[in-house]
Amino acid sequence: MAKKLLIVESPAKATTINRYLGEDFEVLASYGHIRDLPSKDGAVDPDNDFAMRYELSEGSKKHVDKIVKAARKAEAVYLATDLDREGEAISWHIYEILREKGLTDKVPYYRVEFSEITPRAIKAAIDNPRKLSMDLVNAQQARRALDHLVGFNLSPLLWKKIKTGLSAGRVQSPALRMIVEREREIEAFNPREYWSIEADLEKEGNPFSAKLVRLDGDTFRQFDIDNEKRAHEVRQALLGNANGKLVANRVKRKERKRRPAPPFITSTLQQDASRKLRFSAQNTMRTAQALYEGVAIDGVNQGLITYMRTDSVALSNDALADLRKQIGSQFGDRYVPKKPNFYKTKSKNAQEAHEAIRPTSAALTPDKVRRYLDDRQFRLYELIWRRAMASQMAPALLDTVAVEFDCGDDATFRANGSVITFPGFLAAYEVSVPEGKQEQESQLPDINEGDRVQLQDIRAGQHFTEPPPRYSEASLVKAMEEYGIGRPSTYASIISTLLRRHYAELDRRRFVPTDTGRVVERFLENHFSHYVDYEFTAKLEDELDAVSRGEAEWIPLLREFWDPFIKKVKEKEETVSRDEAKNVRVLGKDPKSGKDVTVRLGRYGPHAQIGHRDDEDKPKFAGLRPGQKIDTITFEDALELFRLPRKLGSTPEGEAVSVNVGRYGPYVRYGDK
DNA sequence: CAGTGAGCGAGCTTCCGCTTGACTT
Repeated sequence: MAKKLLIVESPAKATTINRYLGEDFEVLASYGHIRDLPSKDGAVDPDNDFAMRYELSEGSKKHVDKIVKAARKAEAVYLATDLDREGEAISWHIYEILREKGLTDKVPYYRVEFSEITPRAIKAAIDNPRKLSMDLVNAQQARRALDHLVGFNLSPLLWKKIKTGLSAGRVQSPALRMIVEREREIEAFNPREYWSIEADLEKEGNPFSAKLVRLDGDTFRQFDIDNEKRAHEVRQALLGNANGKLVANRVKRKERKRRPAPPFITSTLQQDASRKLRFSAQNTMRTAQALYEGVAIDGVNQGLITYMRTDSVALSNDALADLRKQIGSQFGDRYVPKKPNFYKTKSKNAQEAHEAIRPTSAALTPDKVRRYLDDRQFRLYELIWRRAMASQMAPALLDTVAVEFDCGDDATFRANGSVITFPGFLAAYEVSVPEGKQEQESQLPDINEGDRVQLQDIRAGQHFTEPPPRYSEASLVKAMEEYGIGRPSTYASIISTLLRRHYAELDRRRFVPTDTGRVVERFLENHFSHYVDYEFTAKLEDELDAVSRGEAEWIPLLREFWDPFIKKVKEKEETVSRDEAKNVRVLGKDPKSGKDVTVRLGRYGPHAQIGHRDDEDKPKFAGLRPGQKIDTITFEDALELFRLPRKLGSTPEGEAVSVNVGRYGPYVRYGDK
């Protein structure tokens, strides 16, 4: 009996949908893209209208074979890949392969789309099929071709001018740039001194503190006191004015609402898992994948979360009802808002092919599934479950109070406090404090206008402004998402590319650019600024959108990019010397030989050099020590490197003994050992 | 481990975005 064939991208999704559709359907997975450009030059031919030579992807053959076989006997074929640009292209590739085999004439082909996996949504999709959108497919092809052309023309230029094996690309290069630019900011940063003044107060045995907010009749600003002497004077004057007591002159009370955050998408999940669980982006994705694919619960395999690679904060109506029901029964009706909370997707270039990340069933509380999960899975599931629950709960209510204490006529202290009167969503989910900010609102004793409080002391605290922090995996993903660089499925792999190329290293979970990374970044920024610009992807996305709406053609779009791009590549190949590309720094003249002392990036890493390779004598070399950087090493430190190798003496047999520093640290050698 | 860095120059490297692989014994 002939069946209808329905094709999706993910096998876990195929299993679920198969259950919903029953006997009439066979549901197969493509396992993502099935054809791609090979990793070779010439896969895109700019001289022939950017003709693209696709090849079956490694490992796709068995999946394609299965699809072909099923298509031969199917009575209809439904292409149900994701509803975004990439998904449309996958459907088209499947169609093309089946067309080449002569399988598209006999039975109808339908393109169907749904953004939530529920029986209702899938049935509705099947009842309302559409045609393949070649405009959307062509937008994808333009994206694909451009990425290939950028990567496979810039990378070889780097091999020629800097070092073999390096890489550049539309996405990895701006990401590298963020890391390098941040490091430069940190190096250029001059800390500024400032002082804070705080009063330690007490009311009926309850201590609290208040900050100085007004001094000399004016708002007290961060840098108003910038030295110890002045801080001391101010403190003495205030102590004198107060005389051991302060009076609460003004008390302002306010009720504040605090709203929950939207449910997770890929980027926010990676950020929160990094902050709260200290998971790497890769670890988070691997663990989420396991939760998505499901675990055996009482003998039945069950997916625990929805799809984890998504850029949409939207929840299906079924999910909203499910969460609200669970919130009501677990926390009580007060915690269920009158209407569901709605969130807007704010990330640039979002394609919203999937729902937000949420538990497939809110009733599966973390406690209930704990014994089926390993520790990492449990902690990630709990995070996802709590965040999704919280996103549909009522706001938290806080009573805030601000009390001002005048100290003499010209100065004022202020104490802030807040009390949670109704926890709302906080009952399910703790909000983490963003980087660099400190939460300092605490509880205050009950204070009313006119109350006198004891002054214990006034403290002057010295502070220095701090440079911006280096990027963590979490903050880098956040920044990439803000610029629209990279996609949910690639954030984690971009990070591993930067590490694999040794463009950056992780030091205490923060990215530090290497010399290689800095040299590559500088080369690209100096000579290809347009293509590594943060705005490049954003502009490209606008143009691709126009293509997908049928308002622009993809080939002219590529032509407009390609002609100036390849011209620039050719030009730079001629005009930029290797020395310039490698960022050779001349530090000074060697006092002994009078030759130039330089630092540069060599084949085996950064090194210092006396003399030039065109000199009659071979130049002398010395590798930089760990921690020394091409951009920052001083002349003196570089000369110091040449004090080794040093002869210590000779062995009784007359062999020379010397000491040197090699790749693996200092060592002593004698003779040829 | 190996303690280099020129020169000769073959053959190699490289993009982004979708999705999970698992042979035998």
